[in-house]
Amino acid sequence: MRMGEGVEWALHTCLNLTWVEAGQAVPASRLAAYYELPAAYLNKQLQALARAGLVVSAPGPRGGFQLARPPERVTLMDVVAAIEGEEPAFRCTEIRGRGPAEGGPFPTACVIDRSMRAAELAWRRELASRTLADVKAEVEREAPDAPARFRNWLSRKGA
Amino acid sequence: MRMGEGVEWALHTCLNLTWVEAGQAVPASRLAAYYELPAAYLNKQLQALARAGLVVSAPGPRGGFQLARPPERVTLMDVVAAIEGEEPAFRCTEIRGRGPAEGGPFPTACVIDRSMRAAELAWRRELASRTLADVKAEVEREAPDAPARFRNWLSRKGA
DNA sequence: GCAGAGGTACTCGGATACGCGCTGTCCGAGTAAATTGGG
DNA sequence: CCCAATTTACTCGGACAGCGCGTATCCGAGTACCTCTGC
Repeated sequence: MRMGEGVEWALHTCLNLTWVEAGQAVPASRLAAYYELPAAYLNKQLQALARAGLVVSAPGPRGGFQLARPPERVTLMDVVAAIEGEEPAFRCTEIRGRGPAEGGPFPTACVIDRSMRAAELAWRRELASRTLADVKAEVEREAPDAPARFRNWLSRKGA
Repeated sequence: MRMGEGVEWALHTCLNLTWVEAGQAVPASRLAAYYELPAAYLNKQLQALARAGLVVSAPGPRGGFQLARPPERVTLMDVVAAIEGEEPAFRCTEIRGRGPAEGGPFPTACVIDRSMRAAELAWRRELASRTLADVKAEVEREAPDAPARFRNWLSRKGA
């Protein structure tokens, strides 16, 4: 079970977006350059975030992306779901009904499917309980100069 | 994020293996026929379970697979890990250190990585808390004839 | 000096190739059972 | 009738193709800004 690499990019990029002043948009190319990532591919991920309503995009000069909601209202689950999709990792194909021994429909849902869904629900709850604001606060506590470093790099490159 | 289809096969197959009498081995071809699965591919998954020490294999006539431990000692996490691998779904590539702005090593681990690992740990704990015996008991409570149906089909085919 | 039309440069957005891993299949090594021949 | 060597058939185990999704890239549509011209 492998999670797409774009998730890591999206999470770090969203974190960086929490540090730009409100109302200012940052182009995908600038966001990608900060981590030396392929700009076009990061743009693709940002499009997914835009479709999910997590960021808003603006075309043209001075355009780019910015968070659509305050960081307190964006959970890690939102970001992961936007990139990886909403469908669960484990997909029950009902093989129990495929054999020669089994006949009609079943009274209850597949027990294995229920167990796997329960585990995945725990994972989702954990991710949903953590917002971008939480991560932002923790990073600022461990590396207080991180926001200024990003903002300075942003304006330096833009000058 | 997609989980391999072999996980579902392995889980159902392990459940079926809890219903065969102790000491008896069942060939992969027989186990596959019960769900109309590709025999050779299920064999591949069973090999992974054997490498993980969950099942023991015996070659030759009257050979096959059987559980290596009592169902109480086999968790769903064991099966999933045997098929999908031990490495976590989210892999931190430390992109924070790749940019032009960041320089030396970091005092603490990546906050995003920690959050993702915490969520994945919750998922693992949930899966580890559920044993094959639990699933077996629940299935037998909801469909009491399931064990006999499998055992009968097994002996009928073998007759 | 000011307003407006035109040009320009920059952005997102979707359509298009490439590569790796999961899916699926095959054949060979090894073993236990069945068979056959002899004592 | 009993035993042992041989043959046989069946199993796992790893090596070999096919396909789909994630990865990576490019080019076009659209827009805001800047410039130039006329008033």
